[in-house]
Amino acid sequence: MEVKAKEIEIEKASMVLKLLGDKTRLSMMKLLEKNECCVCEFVEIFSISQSAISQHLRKLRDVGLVKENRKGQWIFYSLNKNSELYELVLNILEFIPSQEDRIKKLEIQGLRISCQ
Amino acid sequence: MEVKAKEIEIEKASMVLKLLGDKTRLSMMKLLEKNECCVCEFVEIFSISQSAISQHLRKLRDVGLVKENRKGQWIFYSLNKNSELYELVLNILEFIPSQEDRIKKLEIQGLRISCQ
DNA sequence: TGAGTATATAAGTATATACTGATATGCTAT
DNA sequence: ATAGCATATCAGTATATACTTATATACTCA
Repeated sequence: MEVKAKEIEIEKASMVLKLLGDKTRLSMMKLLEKNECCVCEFVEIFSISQSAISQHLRKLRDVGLVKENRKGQWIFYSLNKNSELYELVLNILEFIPSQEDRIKKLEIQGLRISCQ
Repeated sequence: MEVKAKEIEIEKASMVLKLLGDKTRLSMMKLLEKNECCVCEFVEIFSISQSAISQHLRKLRDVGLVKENRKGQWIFYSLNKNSELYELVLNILEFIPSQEDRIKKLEIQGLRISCQ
């Protein structure tokens, strides 16, 4: 039996799609699908200013797509699995090629932040 | 067994998501999921200028999301099922509430174009 | 406490986008 | 041919967006 997707009102859906319709944010979301990342890692990965990264993350957080989790001086971002939009997001991310090589590169450079 | 979604390079994917990230275009695509529609119908439905509708359709056509089919003086648009993006689009449209009431309204007003 | 690091916000700018009105193009039918 | 309708394109405009630099805030650790 087909399971029907949970519908999302069109204003909200278009807003989310517009957010994902930016290459940087879409890559961030794909990375967050499998990893927790902090702002400085994104700065390293995307080679844009820390300010720009912060602004992208704020937009994603404002609609509840990601959540933050402070660990000491770092703030780690991850996908918000409780969002009503999570199913839609996962569906879309399935079509996006893995970005794990970018994380690997960070690890090789010794720039991966990990604090447990 | 899980069937893996066909991956789409991230530049292309973000471009498509940006296109769908507009309320008018997203509604158009949802309508086209179940109907062929011509420009003048969209003008009626969305109450924006014919020029604006035409420009939206051109953007959707330029990336191959829709195709056109001239019938006499009308040009009917429909989803391009041969697009590599079709699967992604269908996946997304599943989350969008039906817009069929807008077509019904046209029919009631006698404004639905149909030529066979 | 104060220096150093991580992140957020403010202000400004260049570009992209969605729209309008005017005009061009293409088809139909008299 | 030409009038009439459907659609596309052009030109212009107002707003949104993505970025930068500068500054503020929050935390850590000596």
